[in-house]
Amino acid sequence: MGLDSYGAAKIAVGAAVFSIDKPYEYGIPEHMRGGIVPGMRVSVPFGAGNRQSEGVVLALVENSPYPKLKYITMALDSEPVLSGEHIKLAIWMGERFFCTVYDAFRAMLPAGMWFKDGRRRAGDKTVRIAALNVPGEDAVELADRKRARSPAQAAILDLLAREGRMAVSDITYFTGVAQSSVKALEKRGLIYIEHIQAPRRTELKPARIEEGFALTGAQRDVFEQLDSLARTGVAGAALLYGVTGSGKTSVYIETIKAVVGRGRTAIVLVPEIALTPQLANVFAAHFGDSVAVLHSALASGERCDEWKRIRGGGARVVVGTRSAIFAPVENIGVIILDEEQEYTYKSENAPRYHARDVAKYRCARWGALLLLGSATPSVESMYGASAGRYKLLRLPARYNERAMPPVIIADMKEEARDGNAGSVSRVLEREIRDNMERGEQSILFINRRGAGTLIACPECGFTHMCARCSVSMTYHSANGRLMCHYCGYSVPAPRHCPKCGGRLRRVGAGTQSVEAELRVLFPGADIIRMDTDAVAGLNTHEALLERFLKERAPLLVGTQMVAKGLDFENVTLVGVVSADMSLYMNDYRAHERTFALITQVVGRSGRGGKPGRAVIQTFTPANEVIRLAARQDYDGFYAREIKLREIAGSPPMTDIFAITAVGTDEGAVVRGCWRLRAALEAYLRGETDMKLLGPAPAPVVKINDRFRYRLSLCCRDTKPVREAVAHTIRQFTKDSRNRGVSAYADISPYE
DNA sequence: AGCACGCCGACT
DNA sequence: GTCGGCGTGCTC
Repeated sequence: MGLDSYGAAKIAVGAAVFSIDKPYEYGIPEHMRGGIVPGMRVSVPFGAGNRQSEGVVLALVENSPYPKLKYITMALDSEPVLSGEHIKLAIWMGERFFCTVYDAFRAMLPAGMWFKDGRRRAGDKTVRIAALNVPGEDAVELADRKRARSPAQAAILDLLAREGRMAVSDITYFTGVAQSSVKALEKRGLIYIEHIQAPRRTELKPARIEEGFALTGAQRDVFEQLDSLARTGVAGAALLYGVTGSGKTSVYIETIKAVVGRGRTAIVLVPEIALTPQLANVFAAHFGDSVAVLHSALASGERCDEWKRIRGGGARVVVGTRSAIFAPVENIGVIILDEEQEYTYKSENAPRYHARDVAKYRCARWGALLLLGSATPSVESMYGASAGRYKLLRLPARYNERAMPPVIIADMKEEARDGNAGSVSRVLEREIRDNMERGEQSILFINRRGAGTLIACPECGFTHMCARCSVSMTYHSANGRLMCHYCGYSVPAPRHCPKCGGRLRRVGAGTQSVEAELRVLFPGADIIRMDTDAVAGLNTHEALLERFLKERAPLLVGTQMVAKGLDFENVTLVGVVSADMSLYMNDYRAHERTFALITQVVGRSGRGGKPGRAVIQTFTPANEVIRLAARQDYDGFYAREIKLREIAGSPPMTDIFAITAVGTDEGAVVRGCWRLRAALEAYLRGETDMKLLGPAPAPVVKINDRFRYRLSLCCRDTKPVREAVAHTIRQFTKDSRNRGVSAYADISPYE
């Protein structure tokens, strides 16, 4: 039976929202018969207005019993872009993660392959560069005349007169004007904008494979166990707990080599490519052209090319960030999640999936091995191992047999009592000084959740809040503005308090204030600061690290960025400036996050031949989590933490569904949230093993003028519960009393 | 969500 | 008379 005998198709329609999502049937026009197959994208009319919407063909049917069939307008692909596996996976994701099937498809293809308004999007990332169309002096003069009427345009003209050419994104960053003002100037012919190709990311530089690359005994033992799991051809899962420096990467490589040698493929996920450039290079060294790299920093055209190469069978090993879990490889033999505890594996917007769950699905499909690797496994995964769901493998020793560095806990309360109001304790200062004298390098880690130097009034306590979001705005020294990290709103940083007129000061142990303090303590020393603020333009993450490595600057100060993957043999001291920041959050993951962070940072010290040490500063030196982290005692930490979780009944003893109501009218949102609660209660009556909490304000209650309140449903993630949640949300959308309020659900969110 | 349909009050 | 406000219901 040929394809021509299929007269209709089931389609996941993009315009259909969650509450009405289902396969819609469309007729296939005569001339398209045979040319429409599952996995292709099509354009279809949808709804009363027949507005065109994109859709994905799920299946073909001979003819539809539906009396009011509409017809596919056109095919958007000449061959399927999604496989049968992807289609099944998308349907599964819809049921599992409370998203539409189309939402799931959207996450599967690289952004550059999608269409907008029926037209093809620019295949490549371009940068818009603006430049004056008139001489600089004329522009300045024009700016002066314009100042009163259109200050935004005047600011742009001033800036361009001073700087010459500038990227439009930089103009809006430095002046705070909207893009529309730049456009307006272009319309008047005062400036011109050219689109240039975004600078391509650095090519992979295959690292040199060490002579006589061979696994140690412990590594070989772990590899053999993994390989025997991989060889069964039945889906299996393992948790590889290996301390920093124990050589997990070598085990990954050996395992992948064996899998590829049997004609199968591998996916390796990393939390963030920018923080692990070495890893991709190491893989390139071992697998050459058969490695493909997929991550968001690639120009979209490049990402499409890479994706197509994978689909064509040109790559057998895919390394990438979260969405690389959807890589179009077949016959998968192993999927590896490196640093499996990282929150970046969970998507924060629809589809709200966790890469680990998708990995499990794909491993089941191909009979592949799922390998979770970590130096500080999530409590959830370790619990899974203790329950026998993962085979637990350990790599205890650092391969150079070096002991973990000794750790000094500095009591900041005592420092304060003794009159040291700064953020560097005397013991840390002394250790840094020792290191400088010996010509060894030090790294200071600033545990700053989110990224934020605030501006506050020391007199009345005023802090500047975003006008649209319920968060304080953060100070950016590069442009002298306060910016909101949630919506992008920015204002020039005021110098005086609008409430009492007092002089505003920067607060929070931000990298900048610590850096300033260090400059006073160590005048003349070369101090490199690395945070989102410092990493810009030519100062890339890599460039700063390169400088630290080559020029042997004595001190590197930074945020999360400095905690990951760095391997410098001359670093013999690391300091955690404030271990407390993330510890006392109202969040069941606060302890494990803090433990992982401190452990990671401490592991940075003494990776070469010289012995290292670490200093952890805290206001609560007796805190058990900090003491365990200082001893690098993961097992002790886990044993304690799992007991606390048992008592509290929090994950992994249960799962948590967050059901959030969102809208601009706060009262309506709260009322809607109560209605969600009532509906859930009614639906789940009789369910004994559950707890329903809320409505409570979401961690950030207002974002972009939209309020969010949420319920937490604590119970096992089972099919009937998921159906109850999905049904509740669908009913909620259909209830006219909830107009203006929308609802969504998220399983095990990280916030 | 987004659109049409339909039923009421204000205006040329 | 009819233009347009929004409440209601449906989307192959």
